[in-house]
Amino acid sequence: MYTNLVDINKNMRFSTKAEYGLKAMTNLAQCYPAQKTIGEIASQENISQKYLERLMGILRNGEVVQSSKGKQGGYVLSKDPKKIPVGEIIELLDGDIAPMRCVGKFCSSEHKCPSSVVWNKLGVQIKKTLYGMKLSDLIKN
Amino acid sequence: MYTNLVDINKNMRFSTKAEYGLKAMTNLAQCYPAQKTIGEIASQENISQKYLERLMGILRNGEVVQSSKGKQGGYVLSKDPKKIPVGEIIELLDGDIAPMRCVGKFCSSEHKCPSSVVWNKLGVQIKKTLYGMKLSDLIKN
DNA sequence: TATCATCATAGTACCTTAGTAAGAAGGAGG
DNA sequence: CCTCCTTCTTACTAAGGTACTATGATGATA
Repeated sequence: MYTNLVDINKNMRFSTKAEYGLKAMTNLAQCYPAQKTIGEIASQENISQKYLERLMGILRNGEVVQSSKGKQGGYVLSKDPKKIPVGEIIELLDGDIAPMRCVGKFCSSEHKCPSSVVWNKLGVQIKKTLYGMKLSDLIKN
Repeated sequence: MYTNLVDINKNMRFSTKAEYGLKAMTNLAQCYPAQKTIGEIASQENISQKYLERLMGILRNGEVVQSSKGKQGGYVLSKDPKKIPVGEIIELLDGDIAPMRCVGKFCSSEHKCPSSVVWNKLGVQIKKTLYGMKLSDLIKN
């Protein structure tokens, strides 16, 4: 009864973009400041190379990695892993973190619905958690 | 450049199920312990009545509301709003809160990927926040 | 100029969301 | 008993997003 509506939930999850991107970034962090090709990262992290190419493009636009083309090309982190917050990577790939749209006539700035309190409080908590963690916190050694 | 992949983000959001359900629950909390019909709630909160019927069914199965059929029928909260955590309502409607699937060979229990630290830490934070808020915290007076 | 890497667009199958449509089930009042 | 009025349930649908694949352009190095 009604279970089909809830059985497989995909809400309040990050996409594989965030997952793959974070894996690629931690992989690069482990060899920082050396560079690596997408092919190497993809096979080590078991990610589709073609898909990862697109994700790395986003991260490059976001200036957390730098690329060089051609033979001997590849990717490097553009900063020390200690200075790259996990939240920055995730927001680049998954967009702004906001747990509810909260638009429309019952959630405008004039008339706040009671539940908007929940979404605002939660949004702050999530960002605090994700920006408090740095890439360097995710690698061993 | 790649922007179409990120422009409109729907990840890390709750669905309208959670939004509507929470609105309906706060609406019921405001008249607790009196009852109300779905029709009243739907028009006051500007939600499709037919859709809300389904959502209320889920909440009834989750035993946060009680219903009575027939003429003079309607819905009541099954507990005092002080005793109903916001997280319970949201998990009933949106399913278990877990920010990443983390399955597959790189995220099994034997071989934890570095980024699983992020998802676990975040999941704990989100639950703590949502279960710390009660329905009674969302209503004025 | 051949090779090897990044960079970019287009297209696809599958799935979820957010509903609508149609009606069955059941209690209250006449 | 009958008819309202409510809840309850299943089935269906359009729109849109995810997670890719396919195909190739661009550009640096040897």
